[in-house]
Amino acid sequence: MSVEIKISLNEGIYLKDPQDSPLGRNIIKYSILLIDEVGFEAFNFKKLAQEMGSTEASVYRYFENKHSLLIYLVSWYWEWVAYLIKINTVNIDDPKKKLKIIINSFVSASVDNPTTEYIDENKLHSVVIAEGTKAYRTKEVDEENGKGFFKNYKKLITMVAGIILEINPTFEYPYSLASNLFEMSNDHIYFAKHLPKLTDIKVEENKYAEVEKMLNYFSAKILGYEI
Amino acid sequence: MSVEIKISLNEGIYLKDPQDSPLGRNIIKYSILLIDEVGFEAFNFKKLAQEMGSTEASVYRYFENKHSLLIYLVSWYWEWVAYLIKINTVNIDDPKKKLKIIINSFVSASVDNPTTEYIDENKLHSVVIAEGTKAYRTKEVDEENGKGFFKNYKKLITMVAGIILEINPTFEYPYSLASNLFEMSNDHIYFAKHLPKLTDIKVEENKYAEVEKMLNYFSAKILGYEI
DNA sequence: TTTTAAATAATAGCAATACTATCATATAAG
DNA sequence: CTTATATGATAGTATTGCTATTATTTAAAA
Repeated sequence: MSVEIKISLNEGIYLKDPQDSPLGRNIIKYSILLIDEVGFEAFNFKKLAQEMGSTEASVYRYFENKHSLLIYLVSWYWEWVAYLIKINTVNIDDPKKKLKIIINSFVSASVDNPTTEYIDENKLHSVVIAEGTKAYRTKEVDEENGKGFFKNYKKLITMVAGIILEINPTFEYPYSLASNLFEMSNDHIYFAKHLPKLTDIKVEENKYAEVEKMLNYFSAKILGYEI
Repeated sequence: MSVEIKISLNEGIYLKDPQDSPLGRNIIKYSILLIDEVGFEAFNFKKLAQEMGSTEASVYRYFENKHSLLIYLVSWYWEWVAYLIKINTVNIDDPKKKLKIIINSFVSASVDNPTTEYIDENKLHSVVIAEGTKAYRTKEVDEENGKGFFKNYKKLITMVAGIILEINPTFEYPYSLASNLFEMSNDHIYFAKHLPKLTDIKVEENKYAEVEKMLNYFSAKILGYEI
C-alpha cells in the first residue's frame, strides 16, 4: 500500500500541469536528473528532450522556459518538506521537539514511504542545495512573487516561524530564524562539499549529522533553551 | 589627499589585469552598473561594450566570459570588506567591538574615503547581494576553487572566524558563524526588499540598521555574551 | 625621430541557445 | 465514427557566446 502525495502548486508556474500526464511526469523526473548532472546553466530543453526521448517543442508546452521549471522543482521541494514536517510532528506537543524535526527535515529531507514515484527526492534535494537560490535571485523576482510563485516557500517559513514563537513567544525574529535555518542548512551542506574553508562541518557520504547538530545548537542558543 | 587601495586578486580570474588600463577599469565600472540594472542573466559582453563605447572582442581580452567577470567583482568586494574591517578595527582590542564592526561592514559596506574612483561600492554591494552566490554555485566550483578563485572569500571568513574565537575560544563553529553572518546579511537585505515574508526585517531607503541589530543579537546569543 | 610593438576598434562569421510555427500522426473522448 | 487533444517531427529565426582577421591608434624602444 502506498499513499500518493498530492502537491498543490501555483498554476501560473506551468503552462500545463506536468503531474497530469506521463510526458509531464517525465519532464519532472528527467529534469531533476539532468540538472543534478550538468548544472542549471548547462541544462536546456533540447538536452532534456533528448534524454527523455521526446522533443524540445513538447517540453515547451509544459513550461515557458527552464527558469519556470526550476521554480516548479523548488516549489515542489518546499511543499514536500512542509508535508514531511507535518506528518512527523502530528503527535508531538513540545515545540522544541517540533523544531528538532524541522531541522532534521531541512537537512536530510528524505523519507522511505510515502513517496512520489517519478521524483527522486534525494536528487531533488541536491538540486535545491546547488541551484535553489537561483529560483528567486533574478530581476523578475517582484513580478513573479506578485503572481504567487514563491507561495510555497513563504508557507513553509510561516509554519516554522509559528513553531519558533511557540518556543519563545517574545522572540523578535521568528521569520528570519526560520528562513536562515533553511538557507543555512543548504549553504553548509554545499560548503562542506565544495568550499570547506567556509564551514566547520564535515560531511561524509551524504550524512549530514553535523549540520543538524549545528543548527540545533544555534537554535537553542538563539531562543534561549538547553538542547 | 586620497589613499589608493591596491586590491590584490588571483591572476587566474582575468586574462589581463583590468586595473592596469583605462579600458579595463571601464569594464569594471560599467559591468557593475549594467549587472545592477539588468541582472546577471540578461547581462552580456555585447551590451557592456555598447554601454562603454567599446567592442565585444575588446572585453574578451580581459575576461574569458561573464562568469569570470562576476568572480572578479565579488572577489574585489570580499577583499574590500576585509580591508574596511582592518582599518576600522586597528585600534580596537575588545573582540566583541571588533565583531560589531565586522557586522556593520557586512551590512552597510560603504565608506566615504578612501575609495576607488572607478568603483561605486554601493552599487557593487547591490550586485553582491543579488548575484553574489552565483559566483560559486556552479558545476565548475571545485575546479575554480582549486585555482584559488575564492581565496578572497576564504581569507575574509578566516579573519572573522579568528575574531569569533577571541570572543569565545571554545566555540565549535567559528567558520560557520562567520560565513553565516556574511550570507545572512545579504539574504535578509534581499528578502526585505523582494520577499518580505521571509524575514522580520524592514528596510527603508537603503538603511540596513535592522539587519545590523539582528546580526548583533544573533551573534551575542550564539557566543554567549550580552550586547 | 623613426621603427616597432602592443592595445584597441571594426567587422565578420560560426556554433549553440532559446525559442516559435507548422504540419503530421497518434490517442482519447463524445 | 468523428472530433478534439496531445505529442512528434521538422524547420526556421533571433540572440548569445564566442573566435578570427584586419585595420588603426597609442606607446615604447632604438
